[in-house]
This record gives sequence, structure tokens and C-alpha cells, in this order.
Amino acid sequence: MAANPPFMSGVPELLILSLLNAREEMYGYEIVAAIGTATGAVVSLKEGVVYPLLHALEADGLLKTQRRPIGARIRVYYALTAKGVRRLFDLTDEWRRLGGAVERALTTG
Amino acid sequence: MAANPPFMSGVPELLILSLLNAREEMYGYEIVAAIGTATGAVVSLKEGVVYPLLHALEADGLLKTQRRPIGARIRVYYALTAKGVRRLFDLTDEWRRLGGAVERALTTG
DNA sequence: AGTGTTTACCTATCAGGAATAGGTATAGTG
DNA sequence: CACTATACCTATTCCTGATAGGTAAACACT
Repeated sequence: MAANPPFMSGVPELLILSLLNAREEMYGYEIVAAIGTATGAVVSLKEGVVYPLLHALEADGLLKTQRRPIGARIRVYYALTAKGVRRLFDLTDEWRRLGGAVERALTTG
Repeated sequence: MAANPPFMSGVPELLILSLLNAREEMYGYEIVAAIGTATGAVVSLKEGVVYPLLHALEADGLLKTQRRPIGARIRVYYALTAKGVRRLFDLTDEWRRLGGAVERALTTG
């Protein structure tokens, strides 16, 4: 919570899925940068957060990968699976449900 | 939210501070119930979550307590300190900042 | 040619906080 | 009396984001 304040649990996953839903295909390093720009630098995740998450999401069948050689090195491209799309919808729903409930609690006291 | 509860980090603290800001004074068991009703049962925290948090918040000087005997037992009433009020404002701000940023990321893709 | 920065991937370990699963004891109700 | 609700508590587990590294290619610049 040092760099990014609290309330971060689940947010990295949600943002990654959302970006991949909009962009069709991205590689890890690109995602790291895109998270910063998409959130107006409100959220800024390091590679140490993003890469392990990508691997976990792939292992869960939410993402599929494609390794493409760029010169002498290999870029790993990620894309959503059908399961990943469903997961994105569920998470988005949950995010808004919770957000609405907390907001109501904050205003009504 | 049953098995894996995403998006919950920081929320218990925020809700407790918010309730105490509106209600002036509450005891633990009361807070547990109030969180359920204030969020329309979207958030439902058990005592095992709330009590340790209350102790931690008190230790941090965000809450002050008053032990009052009710018959043969003792009720522990909690109230916000000035520091607690500040913390509530900061957290609320942060919550909305992050909420806005994520929402924008979700819609603009 | 050599130095430095950016790109691009990776892992291991830490820290924090919510969830789980208990426990104790009083008060009230059928 | 038995049962539930009230009211407090702790210890442990689990998840997951944060930290702090490491490797190596590509490119810029001097």
C-alpha cells in the first residue's frame, strides 16, 4: 500500500482484464504502462505485480498467450479467453455493486 | 463475495470510521450489524474482522473507547478522535479517487 | 568502442489485512 | 430448563499486492 493507497485488492486483475478486452492483445510490459495511463497515474503497478498476475490468470484459463519473436527476443502476448471475458463482467459487476453500497453508506451515514 | 472477496481491502476500516462519524458512538456488536444494514447486506463482516480492527484503530489513536457496564457485563463504546475524522476524510477521498480512475479505465477501455 | 537507458521478461520473499474458526459468558425467551 | 441472541475476544490461515532483486537485448549518445 506504499505506492498505491488501500482499496487495491482485486484492482490489478480488473484493470488487466479490462485493458485486454478493449485492446484485444497486449504484452506484459505494454500492460504495465497502459495501466498507468488508463488510470491517469492514479494506479501505478510495477512489473513485479503484473507479471505474476498474468501467469496466474493464464493458469486459471482466463488469458491465453502467444509467444512472438521480436528480433532476438521473445514477446509474450496476452489475450482474453471466453472465460476471461465472463470473469471481467463478473468482476465489473461486483466492483460497481460494492462501490454503490459503500458510497451509499458514506453519504447516508 | 463468499469464497473470494475482491475489492474489500480498506473497506472495513472506511465503513467503521464512516458509521462512527455519523452515529457519534457505537459498540462493536452494534457496528457489525450496522455495516450489514448500511450497505444493504452487500458487505457483511463477522466479529472476527471487526473486533481486531477496532483494537487496531484504537491503538492508532483513530478511535477512543469508553467501557460502560450494562448489568453484569461491559460494553465497549467507540468514538472517533480528531485523528480518526481526518483519517476518514483521507480514506473517503482516496476511495473516490481510485473509484473514479477505475471507472474511467473500465469505460474508456 | 563504451556507457547508459529503455525495453522486456522473470522470480523470491515480505507485509498487510481480511476471512475463518474457534472460545467465553451474560441476558432474554419459549 | 434449553435455546437463542447479545457481546466480547483471540489465534491462525490465506490471499494478494508490494518490494527488491536478476537477466538480457535494443538503442542512443559521445
